[in-house]
Amino acid sequence: MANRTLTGWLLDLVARPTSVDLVFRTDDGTTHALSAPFLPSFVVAGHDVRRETVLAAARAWGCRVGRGEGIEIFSGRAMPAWRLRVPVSGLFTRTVRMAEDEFTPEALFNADISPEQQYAYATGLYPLARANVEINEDGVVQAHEILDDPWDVNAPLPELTTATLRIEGDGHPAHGRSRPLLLSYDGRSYAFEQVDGAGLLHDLSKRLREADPDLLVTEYGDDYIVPTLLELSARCGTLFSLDRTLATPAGNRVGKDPRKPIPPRSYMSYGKVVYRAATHTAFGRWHIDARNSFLFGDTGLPGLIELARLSGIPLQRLARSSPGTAISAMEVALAMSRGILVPFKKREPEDFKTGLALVETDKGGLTYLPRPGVRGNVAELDFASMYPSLMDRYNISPETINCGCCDPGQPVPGIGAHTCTRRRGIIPDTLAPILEKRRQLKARQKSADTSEGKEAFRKRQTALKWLLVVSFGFLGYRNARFGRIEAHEAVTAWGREKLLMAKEIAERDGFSFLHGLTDAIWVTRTGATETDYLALGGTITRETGMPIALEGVYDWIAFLPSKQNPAVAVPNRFVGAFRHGEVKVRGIALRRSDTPPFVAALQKRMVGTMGTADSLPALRKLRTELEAMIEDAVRELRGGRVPPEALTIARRLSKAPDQYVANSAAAAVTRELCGRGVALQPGSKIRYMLTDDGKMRGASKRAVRATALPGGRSMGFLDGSETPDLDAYETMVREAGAELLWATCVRG
DNA sequence: CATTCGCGGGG
DNA sequence: GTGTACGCGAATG
Repeated sequence: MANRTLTGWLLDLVARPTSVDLVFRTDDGTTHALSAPFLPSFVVAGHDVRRETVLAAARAWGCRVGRGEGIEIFSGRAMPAWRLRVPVSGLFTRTVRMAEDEFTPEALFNADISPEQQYAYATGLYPLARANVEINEDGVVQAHEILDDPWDVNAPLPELTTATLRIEGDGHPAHGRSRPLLLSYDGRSYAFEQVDGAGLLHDLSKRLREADPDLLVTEYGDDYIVPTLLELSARCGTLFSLDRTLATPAGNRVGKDPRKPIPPRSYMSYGKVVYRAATHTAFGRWHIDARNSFLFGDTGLPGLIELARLSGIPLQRLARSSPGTAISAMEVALAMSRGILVPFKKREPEDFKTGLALVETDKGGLTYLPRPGVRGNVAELDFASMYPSLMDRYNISPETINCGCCDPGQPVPGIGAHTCTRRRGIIPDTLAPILEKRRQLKARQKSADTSEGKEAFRKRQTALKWLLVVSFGFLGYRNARFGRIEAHEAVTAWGREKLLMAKEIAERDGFSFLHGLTDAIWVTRTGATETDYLALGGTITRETGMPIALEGVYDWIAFLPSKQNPAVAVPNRFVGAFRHGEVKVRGIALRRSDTPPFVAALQKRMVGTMGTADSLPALRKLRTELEAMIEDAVRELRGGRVPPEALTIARRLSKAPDQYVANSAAAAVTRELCGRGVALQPGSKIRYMLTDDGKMRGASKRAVRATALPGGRSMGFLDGSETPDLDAYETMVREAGAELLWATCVRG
């Protein structure tokens, strides 16, 4: 049998001992299991690394050695380098660890990049790439040709089928009583009762084969459904697998997923603790746990595909990673394509700084304190993607900040640092095409003629937005691969400079500056029209070189007072009505995820009513109407007409159950759930209701009861006899109402 | 009053 | 295989 060529898309890559398995979808809709010989490698480099040592070590570890050069990122200069290719993929991590001891971590490069990504970067065969692949009679790839470009906004994608698997009802299945399993596809649903183990597995497997989805989306699949099914399978001896039967030249076979589950863990991300359940991936199809995937929840399949294509990270792993992993992978890929050696472990110490310099540079974004009060005819102007745009425009990167080659270079305002004017940095060169592609996707989102089309473009541009957002925080993290605190500080220094310039330009042109926050300003001028504000935006864009856009003109905006000190406002607490009635709110109860839905709903109704006021006098006239809305809500609550699920409070635990010091409601609920055998980790989410059964017993402390996650109709362990603490809820309702009512009774 | 704890952000 | 920093506000003790 001769070689043949397949045309289609690469759906997945999975490392095997001496190869990478490729899951490939041809244009006729068949999914093939192909294989490409591949061994991962890493680099040992440095002027003081001795050739004999490398050769001896490589011999001892069974590695093939290639001699070459690599570019040291900070100096930009070439240095002697040796590539060590491990004999078996599975030995990669272990060999790197031995090399760390032998050569020091500083001498290792490109050493923590997964075999799948190494293959993708070496071949251009990224996940979801469209390609021709030439295979021999054993399905081994002989040659390939990439047919598209990940930066192409219009690149064609395969038709993909989806099925969903979840437990009936809402909420974490472990936080309540047992409920049936539901498999849905092609608009139909099938329920499976969890009584007869073998029968359940048999029926479910049959339906899954019939559905044969490319993508299986579960809710709590990683954390609950799949491990429960696997335990059941082990107990009753009936095989169960999420894996798929694929076409191979030798006949169809079920590919077994060689990936081991990554154990569960809790970690800090963006100031909060996140819990990641153990991963259960599939071979031949994708399994995504919607509840264990930040990116899927926010950007869906289109967003995941967008990022998989750009970063080279296989889709199932990407689904379980943060945007930081994706942007880091893109930086790594760009560095490698330029021959730059990627540092193995972070080790750049921060430059020495005096105490004074630290105070001056460590300021972050510029924040003003608006005067509390209500103002009419106010414009908000926002710099677009300010921090990533600054990194791009001023070439801010770990290797370009305070470079040794430029004197003076491009000075950074106010912090005595400079950036390189000769060599573009890895970070700005990673960000520039993302900024450009996001602009294109946003334009397509606007011009798309169907709501489905708009939604797909929205999800894709949102995925890119996340890359841009985290790219900044990433710079400031001292252990990030391309992080350097001086670069982070240069970004905020430029940000303060630009915001200050915007303020001064506005004031020069006769506007009053009311408020400024990192990348946004609020200004007003008596009698100014939208045209005047647009002109101001044009002037600021021209004079700062940074695009600023008119977010909108508020008919009125209330800067709300601090509850701790009513004489001052809080930078990010306001309510404002744009022309056409749309209301923008920040910092009030309805924006918080731990506000009971009933309380948030009252604020939403009030805000909707306030949006009908197109002037300050009109707003003040609404006062009695708004007061009546609050009283209605209290009556509804007191009348027992509020369903309990509307009174639940959601929280994310920041620590392990036994670490709680204060006896907070959340701590009490945590104890209750642990007592019921629910495993809670830092980052686990809980939901509870304030009840009055404590009061019956005369206890002074507030009583609470756990409910199911994440709300909705299922009430977990509640049996219906519990009654909400109406006093506590009435207080919350009145305070939430008063927060907004304030805007109708003050003057600017 | 001090301390503990969790949220927001972007759109 | 992640990734800022920090202020606000509610509740506890």
